[in-house]
Amino acid sequence: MSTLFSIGTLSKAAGCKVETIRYYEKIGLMPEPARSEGGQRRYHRKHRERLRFIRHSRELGFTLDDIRELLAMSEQHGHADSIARRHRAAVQNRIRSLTALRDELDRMIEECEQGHEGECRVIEVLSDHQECSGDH
Amino acid sequence: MSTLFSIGTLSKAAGCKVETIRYYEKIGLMPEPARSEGGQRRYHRKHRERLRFIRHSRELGFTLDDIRELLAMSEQHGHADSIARRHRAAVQNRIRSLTALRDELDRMIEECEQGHEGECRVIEVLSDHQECSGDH
DNA sequence: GCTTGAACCTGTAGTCACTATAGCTTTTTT
DNA sequence: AAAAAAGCTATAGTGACTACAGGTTCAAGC
Repeated sequence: MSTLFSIGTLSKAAGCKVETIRYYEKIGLMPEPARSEGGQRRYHRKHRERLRFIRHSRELGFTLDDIRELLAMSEQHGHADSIARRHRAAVQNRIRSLTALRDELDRMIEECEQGHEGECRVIEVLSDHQECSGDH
Repeated sequence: MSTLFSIGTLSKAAGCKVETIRYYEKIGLMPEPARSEGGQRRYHRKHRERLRFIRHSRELGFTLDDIRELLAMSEQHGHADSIARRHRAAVQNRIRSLTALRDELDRMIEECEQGHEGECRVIEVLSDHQECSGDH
């Protein structure tokens, strides 16, 4: 009848380490669960859902403070999509500059293949990059 | 005639904090510069280039250890193109996962908009995701 | 030439989001 | 019942900075 499970089981269900769960509890992101006779943590479905939400959000790059805010908003039906939008913009910027860098590297590699005697000047090219595309 | 400049000038030229430069020096990522009579750091162009390279690479998500390796290998002549190639592969990977992330955020935002009565489902989307698409 | 005040110095401590370790107790399995 | 696995707390360490305290040096204005 009991649907309770241990911290190890929860950690597997959410794909994170046991220590991380205890850490989330310590900083108040996860609620304090029930305890067994001997003092071990006992969780149920709600904990698992919450933890999965936290972990997935972390994977998407939200900070713990973002997540705290998201969780708070979800409790009062505010609109949480502004955070997602903000995050999306940051991701897009990063993609843009990585793409520029990749193209730059392609150019370098090609130059190397043409047998330019000597080195490719990785540092110069990469440090110049900021000046020519400069969107930081 | 002197092309030397202070740590504050360097920090502005590279877009980072003064403390960060001293930190890089401490961990051996930036070389110890010359000093003024009174003991203040005096840099020149080469330092600026190197620091810009480091900062730009950091912005793109490379670790200081990655950067250390890149810098070290770029100093041994001849191997530069293999570094570039390896680096390119890493950049491509990062682009791939960021693109996936962006698409997912788009999906989230869109689903948010569909719940037009101010009802945002970001939270549901985030906690459900792992179960339905689960590729982490 | 003197006096401000901004910029610099060293060293240490704090931040975020964990992760690892030590030394113990509880639970599960054999 | 014994052994192994998993749990407990508390503390320290990680990476990549960032902030602070308390002092020194430098450039500019008078």
